[in-house]
Amino acid sequence: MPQESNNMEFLTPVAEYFKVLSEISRLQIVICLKSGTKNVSEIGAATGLGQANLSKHLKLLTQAGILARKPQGVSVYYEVSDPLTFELCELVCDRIYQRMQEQAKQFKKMNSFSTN
Amino acid sequence: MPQESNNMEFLTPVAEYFKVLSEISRLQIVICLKSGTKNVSEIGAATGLGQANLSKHLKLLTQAGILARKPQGVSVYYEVSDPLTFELCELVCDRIYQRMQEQAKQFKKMNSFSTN
DNA sequence: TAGTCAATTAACTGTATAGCTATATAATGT
DNA sequence: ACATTATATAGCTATACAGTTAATTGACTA
Repeated sequence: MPQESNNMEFLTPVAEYFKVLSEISRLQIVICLKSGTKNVSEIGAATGLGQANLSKHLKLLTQAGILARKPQGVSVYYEVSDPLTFELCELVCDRIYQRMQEQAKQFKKMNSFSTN
Repeated sequence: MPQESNNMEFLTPVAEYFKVLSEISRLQIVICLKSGTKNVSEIGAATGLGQANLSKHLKLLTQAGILARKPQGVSVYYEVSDPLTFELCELVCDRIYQRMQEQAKQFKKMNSFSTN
């Protein structure tokens, strides 16, 4: 058993929040809900995720407060209830793009085969 | 073997970035570097993390572009190279705090023992 | 060059979890 | 009540990885 970790338990919910956003499948779900509310079948069709697996991810996202669950008759609709999610993703995407550009520039500079 | 996932490979770096921030130990490291550059021993003392474990986390954080590694003589100094990290953590913390307050309010409203 | 201290890496174990199949629950129609 | 369709859950396997101990590398010094 690991023992580590001290008086830092206030970090737990923060880490958990990031963890929910750290899976491609869940990011896919969030993205496919950007255009609006969808039920589980629609999300499944849009993402290609298996039914049971999808259900688990939806539960996690809902528990994290990222999605809202709205049963409606026989089906269940989900929507992104936390705009912060998009904001976070955008910030990270921008940063990644920025880094890739820097790397490209660096590569060009280092490239001995370049004709410049 | 799972097969899932489609044309969504552009999400991989985003998920990876969030994953790096999804561990308490790594958040601890980031926080303890908020006050400035520290070497590995100092970070170890501040966080209580084991030496080898710490080293692995530092490597991950550096590879993610969150920390910068500065060897200096016999020891190696690290610093947060990406201010976005703090920004993300603050956003998430604020949101969590907000939710906890809402829950508390909700609890008070539901509480039959309340004297109000 | 041998010795020492700092940091990294290798190898291992235990735990968490993504995705799977099969089953159960829930809402609606016959 | 029974069948049907939509979600959710249980149970399983394989993989990823945090934390551990032990060995290794690297920089400096006597």
